[in-house]
Amino acid sequence: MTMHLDLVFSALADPTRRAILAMLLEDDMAVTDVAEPFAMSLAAISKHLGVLTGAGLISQEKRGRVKWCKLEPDALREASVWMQAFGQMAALDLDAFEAFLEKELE
Amino acid sequence: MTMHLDLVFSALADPTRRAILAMLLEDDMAVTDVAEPFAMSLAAISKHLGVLTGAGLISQEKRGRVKWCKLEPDALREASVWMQAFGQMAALDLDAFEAFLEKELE
DNA sequence: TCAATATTCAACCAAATGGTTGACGTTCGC
DNA sequence: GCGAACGTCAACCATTTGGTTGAATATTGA
Repeated sequence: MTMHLDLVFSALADPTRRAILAMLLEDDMAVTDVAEPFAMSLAAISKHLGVLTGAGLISQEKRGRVKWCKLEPDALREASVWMQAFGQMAALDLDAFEAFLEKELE
Repeated sequence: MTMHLDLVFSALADPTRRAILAMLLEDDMAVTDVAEPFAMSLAAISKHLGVLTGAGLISQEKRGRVKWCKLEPDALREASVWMQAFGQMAALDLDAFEAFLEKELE
């Protein structure tokens, strides 16, 4: 029963992956360009991008020999709802939160 | 450079730990009572509680032979700011977000 | 056609994670 | 004081994670 929320939070738990997301906030990027600022192999970055894709946080589209990476911020919405409830930030919709929790326990 | 954000997100990545937080939303609880609904050993739950404490998401106070666990929702605030920016939910304070990103990269 | 570019794959490795069990130290109630 | 309840510790185990390197697969440009 490996939830989507598991995937999103564990994807966000790595600083390299959060940095990649921050880069993609500016614009879509090719894998090679994503890797450029990091002191690690292209293969390692490719794996990180796989994790982000698996969590739905980015999408990848191959055009020619270049694979473009694009931020998918909608994937954060579910996780954001969860966190907001606990953080008591902004207006807390308890009904929505309880419905969410029940869905998670299914 | 293991950030606080790393600890919070990786703590949230486990469904058992999220369930524990949900239980603690209702009220403070003793370790034994936290463990009761789960099909795993007390020692395993004790470790999960250690992870949550390490991330600052709960606090534990020993009174007599009972150790009470208490939700600390403030720890989610930082992570919530991060997520809100990406999720474009509610009002997005870009200045605060950029300041946050810069701090993370230090 | 051929070499260079872009990306992944496969095998490997060390360290971290999530669980177990059994022994241990405290604290409580009788 | 003694047994039971509360919780952690230590050792162990299997799996996952985050990285490496080297070979393999497209695709492009000249």
